[in-house]
Amino acid sequence: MKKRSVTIKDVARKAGVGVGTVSRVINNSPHVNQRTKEHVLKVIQELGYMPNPHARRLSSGHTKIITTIFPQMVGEFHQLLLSGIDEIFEKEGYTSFVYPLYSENRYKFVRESSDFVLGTDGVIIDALNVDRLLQQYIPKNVPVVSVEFDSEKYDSVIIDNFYGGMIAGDYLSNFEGDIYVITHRRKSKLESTVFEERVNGFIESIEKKGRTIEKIFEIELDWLEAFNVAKEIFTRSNKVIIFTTTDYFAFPVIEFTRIKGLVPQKNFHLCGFDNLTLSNILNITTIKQPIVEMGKSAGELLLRRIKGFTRKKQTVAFKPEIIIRET
Amino acid sequence: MKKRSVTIKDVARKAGVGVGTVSRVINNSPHVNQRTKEHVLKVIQELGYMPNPHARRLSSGHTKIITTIFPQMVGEFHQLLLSGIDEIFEKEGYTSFVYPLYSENRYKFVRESSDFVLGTDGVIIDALNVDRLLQQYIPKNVPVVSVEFDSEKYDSVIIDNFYGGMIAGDYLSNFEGDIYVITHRRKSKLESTVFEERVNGFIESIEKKGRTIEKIFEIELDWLEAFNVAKEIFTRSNKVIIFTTTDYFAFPVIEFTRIKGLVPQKNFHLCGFDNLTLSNILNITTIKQPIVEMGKSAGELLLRRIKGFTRKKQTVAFKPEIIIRET
DNA sequence: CTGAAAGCGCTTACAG
DNA sequence: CTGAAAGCGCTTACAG
Repeated sequence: MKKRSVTIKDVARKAGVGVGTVSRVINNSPHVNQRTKEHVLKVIQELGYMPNPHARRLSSGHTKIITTIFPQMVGEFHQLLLSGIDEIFEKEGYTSFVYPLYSENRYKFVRESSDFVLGTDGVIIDALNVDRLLQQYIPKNVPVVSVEFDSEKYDSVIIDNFYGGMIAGDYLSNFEGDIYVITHRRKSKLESTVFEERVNGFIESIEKKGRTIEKIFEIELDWLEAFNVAKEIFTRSNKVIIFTTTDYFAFPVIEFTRIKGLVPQKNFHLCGFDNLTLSNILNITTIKQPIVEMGKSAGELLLRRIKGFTRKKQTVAFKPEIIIRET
Repeated sequence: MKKRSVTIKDVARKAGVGVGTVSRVINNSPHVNQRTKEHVLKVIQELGYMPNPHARRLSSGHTKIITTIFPQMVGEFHQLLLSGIDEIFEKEGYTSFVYPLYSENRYKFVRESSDFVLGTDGVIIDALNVDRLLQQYIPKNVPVVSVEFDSEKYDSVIIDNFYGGMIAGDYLSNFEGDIYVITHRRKSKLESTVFEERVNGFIESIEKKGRTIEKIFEIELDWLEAFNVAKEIFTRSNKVIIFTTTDYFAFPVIEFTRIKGLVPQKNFHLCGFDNLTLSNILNITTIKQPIVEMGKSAGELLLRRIKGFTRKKQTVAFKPEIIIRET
């Protein structure tokens, strides 16, 4: 049905050369006479020739594209991670697509369609239980790297979330007040366990200091719910210490305190996690992860696999640090 | 270098059938004997066979994948738009990749690499001057649909931003005070002109009412900058009316008023644009766009093109509406 | 229902 | 530097 598009053969014929030569020209091979090159290029222009990427990929064996799989597409974390990945891959002539898993159908697609993973040179998967996600079939020739989850099979780049929780605990236990935690409970076994690890590190630190936690709130990744939890917390205690396992939960807390005229250091202490831009603006103490660095590291691991270096599974771990600000 | 993976031939040989039969099995053709089908499936299992997507695409001519190009990957707008698109395409067995253009390099890649656009069955491009973006080469067999920009060449789905600005003006001109606008100035000709249209509609309405605009601030998409503008505005006037061409700018304004104890309706009036979740939570009056509907509409247009219905360029326009809340 | 074969449009040794 | 040809791994009429 599609109207036949112009192929390498058409170009070769019109230019009076072999298809091999045309191929060398479009691939920028150095072994082509400058004159013939220019001539071929002109014919390509005239004909409006564009190489068929599928044919190209079938015979060359690569796509020069990688795919990154994220659980969501909201927030700046992913863009930062991606720019780290870009930094490594762009100089190799690669670029990357993103495939966000915000719906059931998208999960299903990844799990069931082998084309998906195989249609690209490599995959970076963020914050998901990769081993479970890909257990159905094992992509053989397509390398994958896991970020924010320590895979059993694949190279992984992780952040020490337990440690992050600990340093949050070390900081907050300096102060007096009732200690609360606001965190997210994962809904599926496919989600990674970062939030749990952060909470566990926090608990460990708090217990070491001989303090106790008043209550742990487990909620959805939802602003309003966090806001309501803040309301409840400040009703229960008037000297409050809060650890939120992500800055997203810290924002509504701050929002609530401002509405009520509560002041940091005096009425409450707060430590978030992620160091998002907004945390900086709102002056919230938080735990910072080197996101771009993590992206670069993931990119390097994947690139090495793509280039065929085989060695055993490797995991790179980063340490978070605390950024102490107004709260 | 890559270790040879198992192909359709290996399966055919081991199963004692022709490759055609294997092909029919993996493509779920109804014209296969149930018994042979099961047998082939078993062999596929044993061998761990996975069809090569490139070969498949080369001979079938389609990928069952579309790509969506967004200027950024931050915020909820894109995820909503995408879920509208998904709704149309998923029932046809398609899924979509996203390619965010947050960096110079990514712009370059789209403009220069034909593989990119051709490697997929269709393209939806959001909030970009498509005609300029793709002027270098015209994708012949790959349909494209433009969203939030009325293309001269391609099917487009747009929102009437001028009208949106007008109804914001109609609303805000009910009140007394000095009128200010906070908007974004596009940096490149590739960006779409939505913000300008919103401002123009607003101006038209305001002038019709015989009012004047005190000042129009053109800033980056930056929270802090908007915050500082808010500070300046409230220094200049004590009865303030603000139209922000996106809710992102409304948030810091609200933040500022809360810090200063300024109250809506009394000290100021504010109307944003986009109706993001946060606007709902912060109770901000804003202009709402039917984002999911727009995504569905874009999906339908693209699907028709992919299926080969040819007709002349079509543009679907949606009307925004005002959501009046506390401000 | 099924097999043999042509064809999809490239890349890449190979021989010159 | 360049052309002819094999090969990449599928799909799809075609003939049975």
